[in-house]
Amino acid sequence: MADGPTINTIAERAGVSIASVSRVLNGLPTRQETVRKVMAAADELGYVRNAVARSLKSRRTHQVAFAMADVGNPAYLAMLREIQPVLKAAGYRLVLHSTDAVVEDEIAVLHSLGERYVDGLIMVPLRVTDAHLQMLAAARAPVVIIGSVPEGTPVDNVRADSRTGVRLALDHLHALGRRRIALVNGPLDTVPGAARGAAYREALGDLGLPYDEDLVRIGDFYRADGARAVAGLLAARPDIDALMCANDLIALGALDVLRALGRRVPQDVAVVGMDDTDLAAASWPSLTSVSLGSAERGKAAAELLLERLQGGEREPRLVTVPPRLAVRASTAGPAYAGGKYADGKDADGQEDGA
Amino acid sequence: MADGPTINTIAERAGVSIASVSRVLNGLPTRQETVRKVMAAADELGYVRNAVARSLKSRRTHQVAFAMADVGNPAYLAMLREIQPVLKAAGYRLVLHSTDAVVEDEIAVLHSLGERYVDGLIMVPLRVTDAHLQMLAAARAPVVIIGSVPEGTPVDNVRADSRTGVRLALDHLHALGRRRIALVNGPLDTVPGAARGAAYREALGDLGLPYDEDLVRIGDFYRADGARAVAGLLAARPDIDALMCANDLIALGALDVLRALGRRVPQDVAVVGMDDTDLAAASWPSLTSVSLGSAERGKAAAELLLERLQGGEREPRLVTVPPRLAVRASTAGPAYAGGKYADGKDADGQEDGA
DNA sequence: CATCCGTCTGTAAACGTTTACCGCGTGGAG
DNA sequence: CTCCACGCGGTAAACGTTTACAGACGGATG
Repeated sequence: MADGPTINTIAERAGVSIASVSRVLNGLPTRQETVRKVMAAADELGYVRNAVARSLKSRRTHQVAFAMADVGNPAYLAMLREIQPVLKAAGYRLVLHSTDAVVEDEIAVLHSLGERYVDGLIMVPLRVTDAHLQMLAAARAPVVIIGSVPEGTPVDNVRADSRTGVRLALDHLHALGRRRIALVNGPLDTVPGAARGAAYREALGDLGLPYDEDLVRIGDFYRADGARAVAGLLAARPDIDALMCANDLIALGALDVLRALGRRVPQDVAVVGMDDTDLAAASWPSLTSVSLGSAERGKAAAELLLERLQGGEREPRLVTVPPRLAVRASTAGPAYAGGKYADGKDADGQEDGA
Repeated sequence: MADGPTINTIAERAGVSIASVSRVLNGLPTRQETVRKVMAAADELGYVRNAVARSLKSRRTHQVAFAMADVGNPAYLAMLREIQPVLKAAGYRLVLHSTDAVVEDEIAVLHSLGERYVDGLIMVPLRVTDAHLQMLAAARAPVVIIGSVPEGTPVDNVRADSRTGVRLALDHLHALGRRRIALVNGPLDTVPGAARGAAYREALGDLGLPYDEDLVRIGDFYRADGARAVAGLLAARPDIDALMCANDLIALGALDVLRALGRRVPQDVAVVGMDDTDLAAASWPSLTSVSLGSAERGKAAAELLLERLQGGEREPRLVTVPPRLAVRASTAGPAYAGGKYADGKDADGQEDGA
């Protein structure tokens, strides 16, 4: 790992100046003979351009950061999956930041923009605090926020619309003839929990159905919580005929309990999840789920950022991604709707010892 | 976004030289008075150190790259989940490369090490070609390969052991009294496919069971392929009492078909998957699966790389991660074994518009 | 009072590029 | 034959740090 060749080494060997070497390597107009000599020297030496020096001079790193709470979370993953190819195609590298759901870490990421190791940032904040807004206003590089940001904040913004999402689900259930639709929600002090609770109430109203507090249960956003909540719900109100769950894990918990109690899905109780993760298609019965368009939001965010990186100044933009209902067996019968991992490789795909 | 302050700005304002500023910022011994002045100036100016310039001089970027075929693949994701925190704790940023299963892209990543935008690389190659070995021998930064690399290659190496994994599964099935155990494999020209096929045959031998070609089916590594293969298998050999599937998706396909045919799982047919992805716990019945330790491999790789980055030269090391059998309902009865996403947040967890 | 030592700080070079500027040589026009 | 224009290529500065080196200063020591 001795020191590699630099343009100086090449210049010496080719008998030209470093300026010429640089020009040749950058494809600037140069005499054929010089080009030949430089190229030959570069090849022989196995020269590779030093990206750091280049970045220092050009003030561009060709790197973009993506910051979210948790790499393991399917929703973020779906975004990442779309963001990555868009950036790659444009010649940008992706730097991943996982903030582990710590707000200070988010602020730290925003702060680190000043270090100029990236040209831009896509961030999915947990919550947008005053500290966020302050840092965003002073940001030293373009930022795209996936989530909601107050009007006037000088960043591009990509939003989901869970209100419409909940409405899609309830309309669907209503159309199937369900009238006693319960909500299994997550904590109300989270942004998604609050939004979904409100949307549920509103959509019921629009459908002419009464809002009944007994039909709403709050737990955490996990499978066991869903199971617990639904068990309680069914004990109290055995007559419910549909469950709207605030995410897919809760819905899986619901399926567990329904199965244990011998309630048929969807005949006796229809179940709808939310987020449309891979788990929804994998479960049995496969789970009808509201997609909030994580993938689309990721893609939109990446495109907005690129635009700003390449195009320069423009007004901050707001993009809202519409939700979509993925109808599967848990509401609409027993048909298997197909997998989702289908992208051409072993779900393992690594080399393998021994 | 005007040009931010540099150490020159600070030096001027504090009335000292840039050398002093640098020393203060790096915590080198300095007179209290100077420290005070510099700190004050830095604070007032909102100074943030330029990471690029720093890297150029120090020849360290504090970035590490992780390259694999596909961000969406659960196995790679499991690695990423472990790699990220290890690097973060050590002060390294993570640059993500997805090669989309194109070998040329892998070579390109190896080549780009010469650009020195990262201090090291963790790579999961699809296949190790001569080109790989050549680039690895000439690599300008430490590399850890997850997969198998010929002895003598000057890189650290982390391996799975699917042979033992298959054996664990077959032992388990055998102990449960199963004797007609079929294999639903992926293509034999893939590394995992070949390894698993051979391991199956060997393990059968050791158990004193005959190897029967009729009991082996080859398809692709997806759910639909699994379903197709198992349908054929059951038509030809209705007497089989266990299915060893080469990954979880295939196993899900198997479950689909068994359910459709009215075969009970596990009473009539026991099913084992491989990779132990989140889908295994989510399916119904939950799926017994062989974990090849993706998470552990990721962690080990990250630790090996850090060691080399911080410690310096040493002999290349080989770490083999033992497989583990996650026993669930598809072989051992109907109990629900609990979810896997349990890490404290909504499986969605984003802000939300409207 | 001269000397020495130690602490602190400033000057300048270096990391590897890109690029503004200038000078040289050639060829064509007058 | 002279002059000019123009195409190339070289010199040097710049990007923002870190750091080797040496100088300045103050206090202690002989």
